[in-house]
Amino acid sequence: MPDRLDGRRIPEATVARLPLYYRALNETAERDIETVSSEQLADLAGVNAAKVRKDLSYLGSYGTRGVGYAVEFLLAVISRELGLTQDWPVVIVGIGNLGQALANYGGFGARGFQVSALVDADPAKHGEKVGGLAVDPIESLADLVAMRGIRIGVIATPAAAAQDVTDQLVDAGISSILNFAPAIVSVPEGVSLRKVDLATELQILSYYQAERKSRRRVGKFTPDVQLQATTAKTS
Amino acid sequence: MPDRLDGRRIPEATVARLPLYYRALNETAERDIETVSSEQLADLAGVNAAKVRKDLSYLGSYGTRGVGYAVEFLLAVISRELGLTQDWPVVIVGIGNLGQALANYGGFGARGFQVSALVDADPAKHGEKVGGLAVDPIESLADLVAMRGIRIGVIATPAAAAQDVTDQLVDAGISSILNFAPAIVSVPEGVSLRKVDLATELQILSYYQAERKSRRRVGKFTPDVQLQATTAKTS
DNA sequence: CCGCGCTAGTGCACTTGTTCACAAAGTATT
DNA sequence: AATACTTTGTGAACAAGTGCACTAGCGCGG
Repeated sequence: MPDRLDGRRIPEATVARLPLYYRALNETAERDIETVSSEQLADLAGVNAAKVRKDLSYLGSYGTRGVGYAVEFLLAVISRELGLTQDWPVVIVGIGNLGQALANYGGFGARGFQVSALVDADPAKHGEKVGGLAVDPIESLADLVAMRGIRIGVIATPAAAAQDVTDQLVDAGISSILNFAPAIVSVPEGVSLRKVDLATELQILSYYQAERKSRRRVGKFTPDVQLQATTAKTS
Repeated sequence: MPDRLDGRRIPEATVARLPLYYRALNETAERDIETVSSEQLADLAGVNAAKVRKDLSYLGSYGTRGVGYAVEFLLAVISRELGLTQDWPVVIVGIGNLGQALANYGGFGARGFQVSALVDADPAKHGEKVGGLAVDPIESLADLVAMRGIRIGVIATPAAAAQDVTDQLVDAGISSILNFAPAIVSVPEGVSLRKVDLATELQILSYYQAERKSRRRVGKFTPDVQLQATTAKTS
């Protein structure tokens, strides 16, 4: 008779931090350390101790008061929770600069993921080997996904192609997508989507950078005359 | 007599969405569309209309009821807010796979940023040209940053080097850092830090992917014997 | 000039996330 | 066995973010 059968819906914010703990714990394990306190873990993960404890408490009561958490045990718990006990095959779509870098990126396979297919729309690239794997035409996406049991797709195409590629991935049966293209794509219910966007990140940094220096507000903003002019209706 | 002189602290969540609006507006402007409603903008940016309106209201009252927002005008407001009216020179540290991809990445300069320096610790890479720019030794970081007025640093090194590089960037006078290395780095007060982490993103996807299939809770977790065994240190 | 239709702006209730602070529960020590 | 010390787990206060639903304001057609 388990307590709280599955009344454990882990908050999104917590899920997003589990990988941090996972990594921190791995590093700790490599140093042959047996137990960590929430405070140590917090330091390693760059958060605060209360948050660590609350986050971990969603997974269950796996700590020992007065001692801390058993590193290996907690690793097992978290990797189970994150679904890292299995290896996830991944397809990368768009083998340009970024796609190639991702395909060659070591840390990819290192943590339970494995680049299992590369596809690109450009026929010139087909057959080319990148990171030991041949580039296939995008038309074969569905077959590759089905045959290799791929569930996760990474989009590294130009922005213009992103939505189209997304649709193809979804049609092919992919249900988790990581989008590197600087474009908003939409997916049907039941498909997870996360995005990584360089330009966005830089612009956010730019905001705070600009804020630090002269951000003197003097009431309403009146745009440059130049820009004001453009506002005039053209039709 | 301006109302709310600078009582406008823009919420973080809003700042993070401004780049989305900015991009959506740019696309809209390219199609020679003069005005957008919050609803249209919401669709383009992948959020909901109420959020758009609330977000934009932090910038001021720049919409027209019954009509919408003037695209060019709003673009000017947002780009001012994001500090995109100037060009930000950027240094990339670590010219491996990812660093090279970033250096060659077009969309970089496209939106107000400009790769102005590349540095790497490996002497073999020094002098090599990547994306039309020579790779310099990391020792010259401070000089480059000072001479080229660089404020933003991008870390594309292996995890092990990340903290060290971060410290050097900070010492060199950088106050905004975008970290691609899979490591937690800490920065002093007054320095902005954002991170982009492939492994983390994939693991989050993995969680939800695993959740969709068999996530049957049956009480407390007892780790696999195998894993339990692995607990023995590998040295 | 009036009224209709449309859309921005916003107060408010609600949800989610964070942090504090303390009781509970363990270890270590004498 | 009792006391001191450490550290988890969590209730509760607080903060941030979201979304509804309504009001205010603008443009346009008659």
